[in-house]
Amino acid sequence: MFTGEYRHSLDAKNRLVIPSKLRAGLGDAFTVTKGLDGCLTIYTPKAWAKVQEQLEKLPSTKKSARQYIRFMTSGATDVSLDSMSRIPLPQSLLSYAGITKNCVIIGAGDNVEIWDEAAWDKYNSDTAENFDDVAESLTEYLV
Amino acid sequence: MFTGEYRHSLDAKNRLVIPSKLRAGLGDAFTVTKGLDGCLTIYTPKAWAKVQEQLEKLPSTKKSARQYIRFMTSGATDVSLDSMSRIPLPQSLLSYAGITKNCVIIGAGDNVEIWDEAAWDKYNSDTAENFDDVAESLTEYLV
DNA sequence: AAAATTGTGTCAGAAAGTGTCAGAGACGGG
DNA sequence: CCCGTCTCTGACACTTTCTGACACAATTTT
Repeated sequence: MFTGEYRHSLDAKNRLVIPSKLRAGLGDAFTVTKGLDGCLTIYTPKAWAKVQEQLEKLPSTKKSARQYIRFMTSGATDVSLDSMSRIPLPQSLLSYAGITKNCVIIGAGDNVEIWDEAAWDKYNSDTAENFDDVAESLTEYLV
Repeated sequence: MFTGEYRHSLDAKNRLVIPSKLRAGLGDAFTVTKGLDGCLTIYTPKAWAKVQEQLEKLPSTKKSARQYIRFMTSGATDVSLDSMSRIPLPQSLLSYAGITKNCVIIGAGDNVEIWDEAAWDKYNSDTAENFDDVAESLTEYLV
């Protein structure tokens, strides 16, 4: 399980160092895609296979299903760590997430997410503000 | 059951000594997360596994579920005691709890909490002032 | 074909993290 | 009440990790 919050920055060539504490779980090759809520999501090969499996089950006759499939797959990029434990991030993904320089990399359970620093701080404080409501709405799942 | 209140301080490298009286109960590896009311909560491996199980059940297509997962996992850090019975605390958790140097570690029943000293003193005196009311509001549960 | 751009690799210094030591203070036993 | 032990703190040294900078090859543009 991936945990923690790490603040790193892009270098001049749009490369991002993967935090050392996440490397063991991620391995040295994985897939980055557009994620929900304006972040980027890193999937391990295993987790990505699972996503693909799910996508195949969706009825492509349904409009929202096609949108979902295109969203998930069009942004997907296979990357691997270089000798300095960095990954290159394509411009399309950076624009999507609004990342220019400062990022936050967070462990999010079974995957890892990359956020623009400002976006994460905002998201986080929004969550903190109405955490009661958030928890409340999940009552049925949390027993 | 964890009890007591212990006043310790961070060293220059953001490490905190775990009070000797709590060590037996905590073991030498556990998980620290953001807790409620601005404190940090320490989970034993067993207790954390339970949380993890809950998180896995949440539907990640639901917005509030994602917020909850991100809050819990991004704030979680696995730590283990070093040879001096200290744990390192990451900056993100310290900022969340407003801890700069002086902390209070309290036994809170089945878990342990870490507070900024000033925050704890304030919380404590606020509670003391209207403890009658607090107790009153819990009548139905306390038999 | 030369110049500019992009992608990739390597290096060195700075910063953060980790480990160890010694001393001050608190605590308990005699 | 004194002494020895344990616990906590501050300091130092070492290692790992991250950042910024430079160098080179491949591709594109002029």
